[in-house]
Amino acid sequence: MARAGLTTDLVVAAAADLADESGFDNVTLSALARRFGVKDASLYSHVRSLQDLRTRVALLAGGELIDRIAAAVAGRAGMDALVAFAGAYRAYALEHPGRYAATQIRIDQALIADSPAMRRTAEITYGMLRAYGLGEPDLTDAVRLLRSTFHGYCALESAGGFGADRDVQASWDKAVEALHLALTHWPRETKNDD
Amino acid sequence: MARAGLTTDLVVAAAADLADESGFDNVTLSALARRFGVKDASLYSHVRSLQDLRTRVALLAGGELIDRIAAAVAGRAGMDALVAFAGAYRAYALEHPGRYAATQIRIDQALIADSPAMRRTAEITYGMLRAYGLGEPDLTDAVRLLRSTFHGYCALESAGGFGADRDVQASWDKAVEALHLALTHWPRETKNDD
DNA sequence: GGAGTAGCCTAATCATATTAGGTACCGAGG
DNA sequence: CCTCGGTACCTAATATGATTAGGCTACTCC
Repeated sequence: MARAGLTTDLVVAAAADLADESGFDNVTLSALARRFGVKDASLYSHVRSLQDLRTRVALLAGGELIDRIAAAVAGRAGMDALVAFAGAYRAYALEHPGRYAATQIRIDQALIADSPAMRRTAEITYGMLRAYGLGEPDLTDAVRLLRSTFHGYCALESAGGFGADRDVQASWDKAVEALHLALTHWPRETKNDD
Repeated sequence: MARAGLTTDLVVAAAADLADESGFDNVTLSALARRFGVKDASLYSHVRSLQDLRTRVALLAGGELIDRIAAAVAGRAGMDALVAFAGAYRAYALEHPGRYAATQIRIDQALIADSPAMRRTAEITYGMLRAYGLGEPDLTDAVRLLRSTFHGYCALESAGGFGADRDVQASWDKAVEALHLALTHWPRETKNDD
């Protein structure tokens, strides 16, 4: 019986593909084993547990996502950068629903902290906001607003939460524009705004 | 052996409580049966399936959420209403994480359509936005922006997604303020904005 | 070419969902 | 009071999936 030649990376990649095809919740060790023509138990040589597998997929997806965003944002600033950031974010979420869903799971904070993807994400996000001239704590508030809106929009959209006729892309563009506006006229901590 | 005296409503309510305590994903028929001191199979007299149970919890939570929001928004307008809406939304999400998580699941569109909660939610949301004087399609875009931000923020917050020191309530207040600002200076469809 | 290890397997256990069919308790009508 | 029907709950069985323990075998390296 020829071996499947599995490695941890292969298994995680296959799990990510499976997630995109069948939904992150349907990523099961059995399904994965079936896909490789292997027994369930064999996968335990490569991942510690289902939990471990999911965490690995989440980290993979997080890395891919920020790479896409970084590429899109490179060389841009201001609203240009914001639009590119938003576009790359949503495109990834729509192209890879399973991988994107993986990024939403609760992960051990320690694991996140030393993941390079996380650092990179913070760098790029704060870098993009530099053009708006915000200082702390407004900067953190703004980052939270952006993350929330992007994430919320993509989550609702891929859950079929937007029932109205209105074109979803058009609403997205408008939302990004509105966020740019909010960032431009940000209500600063110090009372003398503008 | 005394009967537990179950009904569908009791089972669903218990499932909602269980969700808040242990997480929506840990709502299992076995756990629920255990809580009632009953066998798993017995629950099938009251709910059709696990799927059915989850849908019922989702509808329950959706109804509770919009009731809270309606009460908070009543008699307010403009930014006042927006702040009240946002506050009630987030309070519910934080007080009832399991129920709130339930509202995020994919539900048969038909079921949603004729749920009174859904109609009520639309009414109240659009009503709240009336003060901003938006017309379609801006109104729909604005509703999508609000829903996305509120949902995204609560989802990230309860997933422990906000690592920075900055007070989470303060960021929320600022986000709501920023949204108010965006709504006030909304980039309208017609080109002559402002 | 022999030893070691990595990759895969069998077998077993446990939790959970779900179905089929049985039993017992409840209140209503005779 | 007693029986009758339905409802609430049960037992039993099947299936899927996670997980562990322990074994076999085919490459790899010396």
